Amino acid sequence: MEKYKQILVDRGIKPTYQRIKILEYLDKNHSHPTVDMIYGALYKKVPTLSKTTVYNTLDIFREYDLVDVLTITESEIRYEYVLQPHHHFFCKRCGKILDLDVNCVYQEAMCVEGHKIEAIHGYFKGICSECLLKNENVS
Amino acid sequence: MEKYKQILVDRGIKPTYQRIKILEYLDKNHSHPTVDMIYGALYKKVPTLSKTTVYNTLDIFREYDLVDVLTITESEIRYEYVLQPHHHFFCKRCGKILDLDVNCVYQEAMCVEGHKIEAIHGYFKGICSECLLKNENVS
DNA sequence: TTCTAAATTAGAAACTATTCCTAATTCGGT
DNA sequence: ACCGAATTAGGAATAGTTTCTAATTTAGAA
Repeated sequence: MEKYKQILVDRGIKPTYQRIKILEYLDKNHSHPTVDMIYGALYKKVPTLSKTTVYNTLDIFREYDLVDVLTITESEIRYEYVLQPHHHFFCKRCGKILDLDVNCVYQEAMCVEGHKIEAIHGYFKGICSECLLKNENVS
Repeated sequence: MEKYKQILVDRGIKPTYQRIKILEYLDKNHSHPTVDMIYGALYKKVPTLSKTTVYNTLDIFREYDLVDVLTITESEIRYEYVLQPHHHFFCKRCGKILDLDVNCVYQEAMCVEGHKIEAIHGYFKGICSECLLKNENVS
């Protein structure tokens, strides 16, 4: 609790209860949650919480580079607490999003083909190792 | 017209007028259009066209690997006629999506960290060269 | 060419993620 | 404790997409 409050204060973000709880959730759950997942997990503990607040909070976290936004799936936006730059794997079977310890040649580059790079997203899609194992048992 | 009809027939897709027109549009416009862009461009020439048909058609084209889906922007899906594998650049200023002649070390790989790869998406975001030039004149 | 069954299309309605709006609440400094 | 400013909650609005159903079109058989 204090840890997350401190992180917010250090960045100059007012440490409201809702923001602290959302930040804590993101730090403890590396599942690249959607707004619904965050809301669903927290509204029991923070009964007055509204989805608007989750949206507002994530917008602020984005602005202050506390979270990254993933557009790896087609229907909703996913969020993750900013760590080292890394790529992602989306499993078409179970829907999980996994962090990959893979990085891009351009990670440190300032530009590609004359365009100024501000962010890089590497999305791999397919079947995750866990689902591949399950598949073996079936077929 | 005949060219696109042939492409559809070759793949085993019934070459309806709407499908031919949508395929032609995708081939001639490498702007990674949204459904709205496709609909907006075609409904003048194909007055009875409905958005549902655009959605249906793109779903079929996807199924038959005629188009790729891009989730590079946050609010809508974009489509492109399948060409060589390549990465994309999204300009935060003008909103354009550009093809990059950049490819990934994993492009030919079957898997990463035990996960089976079926598709790779490389999205770069920042300011495109054209906008950078405009900026120079301003500041 | 005509007929028929199956596939496709159009348009409206439904759905869902996100944004917008406004009043009530909370926050931090005084 | 008080006050102005920031934040929050919740409902309404919006936009992209999907679903539903009837009408139309298609391709193949007669």
